[in-house]
Amino acid sequence: MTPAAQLTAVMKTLADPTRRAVFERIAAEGEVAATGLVRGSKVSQPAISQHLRALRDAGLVTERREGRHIRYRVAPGGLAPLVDWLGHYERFWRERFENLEKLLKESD
Amino acid sequence: MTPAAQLTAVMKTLADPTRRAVFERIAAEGEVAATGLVRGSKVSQPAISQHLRALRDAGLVTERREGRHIRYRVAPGGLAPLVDWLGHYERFWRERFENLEKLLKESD
DNA sequence: CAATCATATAAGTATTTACTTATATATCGG
DNA sequence: CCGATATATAAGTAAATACTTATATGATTG
Repeated sequence: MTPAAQLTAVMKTLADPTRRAVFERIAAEGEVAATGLVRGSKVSQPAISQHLRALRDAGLVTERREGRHIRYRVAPGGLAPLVDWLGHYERFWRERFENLEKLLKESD
Repeated sequence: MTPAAQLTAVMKTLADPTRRAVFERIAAEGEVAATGLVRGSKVSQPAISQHLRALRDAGLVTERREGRHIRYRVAPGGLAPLVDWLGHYERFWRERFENLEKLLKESD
C-alpha cells in the first residue's frame, strides 16, 4: 500500500465517530477486550467487531488472543501516517502546537 | 458545532484523496483560484467546486473574491482540531515526531 | 447590452458505508 | 462432549458520498 493510501485509510477509519470512540477507549484503557468495548457502546456487538477489524486493517490497533478473549491495544506506529502528513503542514499549526505543548506540560 | 463534530468534519473532509489533493495544492501554491485547481485535476469543474465548498465548510480554507476569480488559501486554524486530537495521543507518536523534527531541521 | 469567463447549483446515479438481525466459529469449564 | 461465553461472518438495508451533465449566477470586457 502506498503512503497516500495508508493515510487515506487512517483518516477514513478515524473519521467515523463511533469507530474513533472505540479507538479512544482502547487508548484510554491500554488493553481491552472486545466485550469491554461492546458494553458502554450504543451499537451492537457485530458493529463493534466490524469497527475493530477496520481499525486493525488500518494498522491502528493490534490484537492478542487470550483464552476466549481478544485483547486490543493501540498499535505503536498506527498514527504515523497522520503525524507525518501533518508534518508537511507544520507552518499552519506550529504556533498552536507550541501552546498545546505548554498546556500539556502545565497539566503534569 | 462541538469540538468532536469539528474533528469529524475535518477528518471526513481530508479523508477523500481527491479533496485532500485539492487542499494540498492550495497549501503548496499559497493562494490559487478554482480555475487553477480544475486544470491538472482528473475531475470536473463542478466536482472541484463541491470539494472547495466542503473544505470551506470544514474550516480548512478561506476564500477571497478578486474580480471573476475566487482565490483560496489554507485557513490558519483549520488543522487545529486534528492537531489537538493528536496531542492527546502524543505518547503514541512522540518518538516518531522527534525524528521528523530532526529531519525537517536538517532539510533547512 | 452582448459575449465571455469563473464559479455555483440542480438533479441524477453508482458506490460505499455503518448499521441491523441471524448465524457461525472458537474457546473454555464442568 | 455440552452448555455457555466471546468473537466473527453473512446478508440485507437506509443513508451518505463523490461523481457526472446540464444549467444558472456573477463579474468583466468590448
